[in-house]
Amino acid sequence: MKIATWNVNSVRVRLPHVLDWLEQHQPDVLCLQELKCEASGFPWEALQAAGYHAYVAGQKAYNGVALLGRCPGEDVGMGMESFADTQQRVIAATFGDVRIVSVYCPNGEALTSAKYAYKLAWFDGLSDYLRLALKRWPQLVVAGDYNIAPHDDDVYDPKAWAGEVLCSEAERAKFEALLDLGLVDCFRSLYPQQRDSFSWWHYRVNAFKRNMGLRIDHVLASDALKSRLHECCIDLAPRGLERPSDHAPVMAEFR
DNA sequence: ATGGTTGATCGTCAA
Repeated sequence: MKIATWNVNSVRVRLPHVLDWLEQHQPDVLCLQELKCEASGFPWEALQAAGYHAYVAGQKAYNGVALLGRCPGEDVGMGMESFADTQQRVIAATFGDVRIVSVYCPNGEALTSAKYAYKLAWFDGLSDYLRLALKRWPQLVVAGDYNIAPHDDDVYDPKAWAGEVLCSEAERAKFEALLDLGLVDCFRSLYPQQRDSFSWWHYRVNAFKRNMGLRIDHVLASDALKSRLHECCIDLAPRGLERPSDHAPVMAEFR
């Protein structure tokens, strides 16, 4: 079972990239983030024609998450009971024997911002949500844009980014707290020494060409799925296309 | 210190 995640930064602008990528890689489930449209503006027909069932939590202009499945998803849930939120950042569904959650975690903007306090509180809500989800669905995958680089090895210039948003100790502690629930970072568990592998690069200053990136998009799998984890890779190709998302897709395969 | 890039929307906000 191939499960992928991709922050597309507008699903309508990126639709051609998404369709090409689905055809090339044939994931069983693709988690999308930053749709930047309401459900009424979502490209339902094109994705259905590509062979995917879509489940969408959208809103006007900002945020928005979706799940695309080769097979229908069941028990679809939007948002988190543990955290009242006007922003659409979470959607979950069961595909076969695996519960899959697509998450778009808050960016935080800067440590002094009110959005940073919201981010930290939001992660506490996510922990509570996932603790309950793991009890109900031991085979759980949580994939998305976490807006956290868990370790200095996930940052192109750790000294420059030290203490900055996406890399601060408080944010990293929130990420660790997720792992402590019984989740594993698929990429890092397979490649514990890997450096210079990133999933996001700024649009500015030719950051992608210079590989000035951060690894902030992650596929987390529950301990019950860990033994089935076979591969996890970041596909750099879409980031090099014309008019790309600023994020690359990350895909994990379970057998 | 400033500005640089993109998307939604149409003067800014968000990333």
